[in-house]
Amino acid sequence: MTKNEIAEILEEIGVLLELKGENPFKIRAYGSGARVLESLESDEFEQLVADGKLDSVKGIGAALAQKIGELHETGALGFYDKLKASIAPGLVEMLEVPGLGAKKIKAIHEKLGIDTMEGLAAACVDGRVAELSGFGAKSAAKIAEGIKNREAYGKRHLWWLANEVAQPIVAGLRERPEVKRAEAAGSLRRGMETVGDLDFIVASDEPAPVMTWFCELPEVKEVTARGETKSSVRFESGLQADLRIVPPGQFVFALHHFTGSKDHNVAMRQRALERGLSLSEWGLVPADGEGTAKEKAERGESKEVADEAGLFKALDMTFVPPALREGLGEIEAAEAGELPQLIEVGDLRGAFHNHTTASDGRNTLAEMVTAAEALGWDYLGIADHSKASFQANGLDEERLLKQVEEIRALNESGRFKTHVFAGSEVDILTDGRLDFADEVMAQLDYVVASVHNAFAQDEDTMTKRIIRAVENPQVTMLGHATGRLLLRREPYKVNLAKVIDAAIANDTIIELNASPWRLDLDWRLWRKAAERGLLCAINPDAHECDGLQHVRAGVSAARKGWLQPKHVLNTWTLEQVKARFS
DNA sequence: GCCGTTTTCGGCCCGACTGTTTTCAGTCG
Repeated sequence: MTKNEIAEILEEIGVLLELKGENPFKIRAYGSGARVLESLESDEFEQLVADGKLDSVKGIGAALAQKIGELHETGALGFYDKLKASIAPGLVEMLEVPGLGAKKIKAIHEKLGIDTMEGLAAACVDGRVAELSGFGAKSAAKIAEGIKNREAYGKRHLWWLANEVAQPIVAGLRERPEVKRAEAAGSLRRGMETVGDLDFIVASDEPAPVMTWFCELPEVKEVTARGETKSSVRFESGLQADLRIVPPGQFVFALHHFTGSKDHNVAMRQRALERGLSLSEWGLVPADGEGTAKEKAERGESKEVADEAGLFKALDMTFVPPALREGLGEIEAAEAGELPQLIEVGDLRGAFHNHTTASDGRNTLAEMVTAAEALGWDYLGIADHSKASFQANGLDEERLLKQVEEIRALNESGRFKTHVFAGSEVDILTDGRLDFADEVMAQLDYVVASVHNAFAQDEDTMTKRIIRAVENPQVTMLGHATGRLLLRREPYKVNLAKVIDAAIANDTIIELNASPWRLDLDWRLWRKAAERGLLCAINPDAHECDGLQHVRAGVSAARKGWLQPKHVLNTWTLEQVKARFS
């Protein structure tokens, strides 16, 4: 069993233990164990298992190491099977209903004997739920509504689309006279590829009108909670948004707290406690003394900080960019002053892997170059599909070579400041051969090799297929390494550790496909791969002019992968890229 | 279940809001 499959099971065990009413810290241990596992590279993981040293990894102790080992070796775990058999799947499903947690589900199950969603819906209607102690008519109605909408409510949302909703709201908040500062926090601010909901943090001494403005936004479908300092609303799309309004002096602490991640916050609080301080959204206050953190903050006992850099400094750390706050070593690096200077959108001088109307793009070559020039880019790579992608109107040799001529002529015409590289997104055929002969590809500036069919191949076949392409000297870079479509399609089965090894050995680039639906190769793999010498290209995979903007999503993911400008081909100068491609 | 150089036991981050309660448990982040 692979490490990611094992991580999923650990995650599930955590959920099942929750429904059993287990110790919350034990539950957390399974969840964080799963995340630690996901962050390990496959070969590193294999080595640790082989050496019996899994428990040397922080967050994995003897018990988890034993269970992981068993799953890895046998593909099964008695403890997990028994646990799973003891809990009806309907109870697990109920956790998706807003307002229902483990304790309430347990009560519903034990007192009413209900273990399916249908049974629960019926009991909400006929009044049985409302009669339970701790429940009432309102809870029953809320649960019934939640069941009806659980598909829309439960799902996550693409970072890109959530950001498009969030930014106008931040701008609107900042325009209000009562608002001193406003930011979107949460996983959106950390740049996670998908987000569950939006979190807005506002500094104001006069919260009431701001709260009213927010709850009455035209796109709000439902106000699910409304208090003096916090409200929650739900939009038509099912996306939920929280607004928290705090006094200006507490803004930085609230922003940090609600940016998370949970793992990062836990580590930060522990760090504060080691210094005799208590960190919360209210402030950084002495751990001892009378009252709650909130009361201490209100008495003015909190350290004062102007911005998040000041907060980190108070804990003897350098500023940790939100992208890195995942509890994956950023605390230690910030303490040692060893955080990387992360890549920024402004570092990009161009991008590769873009399409035109010659294959399945919506804009012509000239229109795409115009758009690139408007972005101030020094170069733009065109890589239309090859003939095997007939569904995408892929180019055959004749059309390809004609396009190359067209590009060369455009460069010579001096019409654009932006230089155009002539490339192709060449299909990797099912056996790893490429869709064009070497002598055809040799006439191009560069080649992106991508898999577009036979996704169902077994891992070994797919891995060999991709490695064969990566080893081809004509291949400049590997396109969307796993073929995943976020929230829509699972990645195909491939041993990425072996692919990364082959790419490093053959000096082949792997792209970070910046399409918000792909973000592939995943950010979790980049840190170690780049440290080992893998070069990245942030490729928008644009199918229209606006698509070039997707590099922003790519940079956001690259930052989460600790990438610096030097790790990314598109930060190179035109001359450097030309030299690389020659 | 994890962790640790004041600890191998006893901690483990902290607060807002809701709905059901008459002081708080559950949920959520």
